[in-house]
Amino acid sequence: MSNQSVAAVTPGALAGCCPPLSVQALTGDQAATIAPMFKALGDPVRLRLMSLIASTAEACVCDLTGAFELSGPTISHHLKVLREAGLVDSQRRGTWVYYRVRPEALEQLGALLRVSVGG
Amino acid sequence: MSNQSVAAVTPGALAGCCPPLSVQALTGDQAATIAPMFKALGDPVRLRLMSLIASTAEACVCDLTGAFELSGPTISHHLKVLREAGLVDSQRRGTWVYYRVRPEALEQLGALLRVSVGG
DNA sequence: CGCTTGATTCGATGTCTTTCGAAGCAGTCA
DNA sequence: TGACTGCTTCGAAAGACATCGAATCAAGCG
Repeated sequence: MSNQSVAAVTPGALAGCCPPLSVQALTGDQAATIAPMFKALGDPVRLRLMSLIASTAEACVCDLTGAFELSGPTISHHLKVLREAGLVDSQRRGTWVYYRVRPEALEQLGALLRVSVGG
Repeated sequence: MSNQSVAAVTPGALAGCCPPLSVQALTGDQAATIAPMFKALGDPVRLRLMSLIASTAEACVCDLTGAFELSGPTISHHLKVLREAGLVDSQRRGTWVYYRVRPEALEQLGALLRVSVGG
């Protein structure tokens, strides 16, 4: 429940990691680091969770669970995947746990997909 | 081997699909349409394949296979996943098959991840 | 302290994925 | 035509994943 758990991607690990795919190919290590982030977004439930969190400043798990016809444990599992991929942070405040996106992670992935002007 | 196989995402299916995640949450249908594209990028081998294809105008399967310590069938499988996700196109010319990225697909995903200026 | 509510972890189950070798298809060339 | 090369498809095996109910942890409240 800490801001980043042991297995999580550390905040600075990807800072300015890679130029866009269209500019330079990734090394095996870079691909191995980044792929889990895309993988985390590669499930419809998680992608929608991500969009729900991103479109509000902050989202309570109780609200997120209500948006799906899935059990609490399943939602919790998906949130854990997003957390360990470094895409979101969680914070407990009293009874509830709130999730918010890590904009730098999103930006990182977005930059990677940017198509260079030169083609 | 056609430009887009039967199961592939059609070119226009995502055109101007969705505002950035930070602006508006996805519907279940939208998430179900887009998630497979992220999923395709969520494997280290495929992400690296994608970067190899994207960083050159066009890549021959023979070159791609040589860049990994994996069997031909395995590379072919991963390329098929990328193709059916709508991320690349393939074209046979004589003996060889060439792959190239579909920039509009990359742009689509990149736009989705763009963080809005307002936060 | 015991009870209640919110959230995570645990353990099990069925399904999907990754990977390979073998086989098949598509061209080229003699 | 037949042989060769490049690539894909097929079928199988091992591993990973999504999902659930039950159990557990965390915080508030009587």
